[in-house]
Amino acid sequence: MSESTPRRRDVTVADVAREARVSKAQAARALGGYGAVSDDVRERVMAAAEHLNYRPNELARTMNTGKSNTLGVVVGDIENPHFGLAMRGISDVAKAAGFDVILINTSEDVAAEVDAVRVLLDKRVDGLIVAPASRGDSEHLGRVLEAGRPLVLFDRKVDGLNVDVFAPDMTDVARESTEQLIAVGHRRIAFISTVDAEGPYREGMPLASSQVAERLLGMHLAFRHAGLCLNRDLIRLGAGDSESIAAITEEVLADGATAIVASDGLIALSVIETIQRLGLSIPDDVSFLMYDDFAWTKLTSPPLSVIAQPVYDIGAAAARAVILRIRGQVPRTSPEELKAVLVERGSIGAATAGDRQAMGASSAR
Amino acid sequence: MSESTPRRRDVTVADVAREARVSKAQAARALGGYGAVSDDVRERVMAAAEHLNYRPNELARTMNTGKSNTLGVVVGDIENPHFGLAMRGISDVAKAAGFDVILINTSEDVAAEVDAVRVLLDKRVDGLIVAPASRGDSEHLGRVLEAGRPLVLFDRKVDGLNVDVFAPDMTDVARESTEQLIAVGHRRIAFISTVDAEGPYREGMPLASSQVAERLLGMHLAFRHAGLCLNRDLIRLGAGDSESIAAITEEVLADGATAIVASDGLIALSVIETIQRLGLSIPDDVSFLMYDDFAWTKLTSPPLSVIAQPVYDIGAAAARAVILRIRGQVPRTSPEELKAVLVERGSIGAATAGDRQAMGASSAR
DNA sequence: GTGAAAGCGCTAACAA
DNA sequence: TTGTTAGCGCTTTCAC
Repeated sequence: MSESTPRRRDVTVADVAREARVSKAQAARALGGYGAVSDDVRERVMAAAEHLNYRPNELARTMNTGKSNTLGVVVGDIENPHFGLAMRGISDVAKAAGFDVILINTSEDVAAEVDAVRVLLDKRVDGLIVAPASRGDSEHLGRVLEAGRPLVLFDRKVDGLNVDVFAPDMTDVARESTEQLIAVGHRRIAFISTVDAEGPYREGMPLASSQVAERLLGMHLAFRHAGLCLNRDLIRLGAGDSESIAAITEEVLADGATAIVASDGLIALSVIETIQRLGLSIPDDVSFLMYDDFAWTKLTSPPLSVIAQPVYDIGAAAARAVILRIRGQVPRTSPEELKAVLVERGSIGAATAGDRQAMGASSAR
Repeated sequence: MSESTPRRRDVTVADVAREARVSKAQAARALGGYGAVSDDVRERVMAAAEHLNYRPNELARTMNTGKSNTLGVVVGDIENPHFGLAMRGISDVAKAAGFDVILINTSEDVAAEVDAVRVLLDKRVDGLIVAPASRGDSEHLGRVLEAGRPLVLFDRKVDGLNVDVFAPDMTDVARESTEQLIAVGHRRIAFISTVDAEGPYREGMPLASSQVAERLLGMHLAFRHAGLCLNRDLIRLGAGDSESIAAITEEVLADGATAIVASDGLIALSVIETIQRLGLSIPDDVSFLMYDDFAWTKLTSPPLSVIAQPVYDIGAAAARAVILRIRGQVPRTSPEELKAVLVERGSIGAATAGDRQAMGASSAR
């Protein structure tokens, strides 16, 4: 079919119009499916378009209409299957509604996120779905709203921004799971997260991630409800590479932690490696709980207890909402469906008060 | 409810020019940094731009220049950390070279891939990096070339397309690892892959994934070199969901397989679950080897032996190449750096000839 | 229904 | 150096 149009300048409406012997305007109307066009003209135009292998220039189209039929997504870490799954939720909904989706990864870097939002806005996406890297930085997101483009957030909240957020509230599930740990005797529960913070942990300190803030709040509530006191030395933020995580793990164990909660999959990997390396056993010597339900958590011995979020649904809901907004409707936000749950699998056991408390000789500060 | 934002018309070069009391052309030159502009004019223009909060319309710019300063990436499964990591390689290189990156996920669906390529082309990306879903379908990729846009492939090859491909040759490493399995006594080695094929496996049959074809070729070579015959009943393609993978695993075990090779992480998960469920132990009862080196493979007991690819480097190399092509240079393809290696960790043991051999098998000398 | 012509916001010839 | 004038490919008045 393609022999007569080798490397020529792209075929334009004008070319099609000429071939169909109609005006440029009529050809454009037929091609774009928007004005009033007689059947006869439409047929001739379509035939000509087919014959010339015409492809509309979406850029020109977008320039005129301001609409690109495209959703922009910004996430911090596409390597994390968590976001991969959310992305599929978004894509599926978008595709069904006739939207394309383009994604930019920011490596959890705020500057990169600012850039990403700018790029997407520049490309005139019709709406933006963002998993914000920091709850504090909202200026660039505010600009999206100013530009009149719909924006929804997922996975995390941002302060002072009046937009829909699709993320389960983690307070309840954090509280429940902490209560369960307390119920089987744990009093010294460590929490390890990559989220950065200024200085050591204090209750209520500002945290970049709203999810982490909620998780900690839940822990506090559980302890308080049990009339106990959460030991803040065991809350360790700013964990970085696997070495620092390993070091932190050793420290909290030496510090008498009988249970460790890992804030994400990466943390979990290093924590478990360290526990194994120290010759300790889960859950006999130490109990373990992690956020996010990855497939591999079923493979270890014992299989790992996790806190699972409906990630696919979160993505799908976010996409549905932004599409509604694009269409000028207001989504009835029903985030009550998006609930995180504790999945008990076998890494939580009774606290072994005696043993390690004593042997924790190694590196207590 | 977001107070509907003022539909304020974007500020344009014309606005800036007026404010700076220069011609539109001069303002554009100063803003775009391209013509000859006096310091005085430049300053006034910049000040005006700042004052009016001018933001260039990249779409209009792209329409004129044909350049968007953007790389398009198409992958089949962003949920797979394999691609996530490659994506980071691409992003890092692109960012360093001043390119934006936008990604479209296809869920390994050829139709979606065709769409994705069209969308990206429509958005006038300067170059395309694709991990093709099928080695057979190349028409849409051919169109990229026809459109005069640089294209490079990674992870997999495509037939009849003259472009750079960044993927390690898997033949050697497949052969080596098979030889190792043979060396410790394995004769009945199963290979399980999601890749679809028509009917049961025959040597040399057309396969959608060039990687899988190479892996099988390597296995064949190893067997042949050892004077043995690979049992094609144990090569199982078209594995789908976890149930079908579990069923296949049971079948090959019943058929006397003493070692199982999983073609990707998803397969691996189900295979190991099944092995555990059957009460068999790795590597005592059955040896295990998988493609791709995920972090969790170190966590199981025993840790898993894997075939690792330099995924980040592959992505980075692909990005470098496409950027060179965009600049009109010809990348010196040196894919020799991109080598996959066998990482022995503990899931490969001597074949236990006795037990299960009894129930299955015949054939082969 | 149809067509001429005026944009969208920018870059690029071409003079001056 | 500057300004004028065309475009890029499409949509959109506004007459006929």
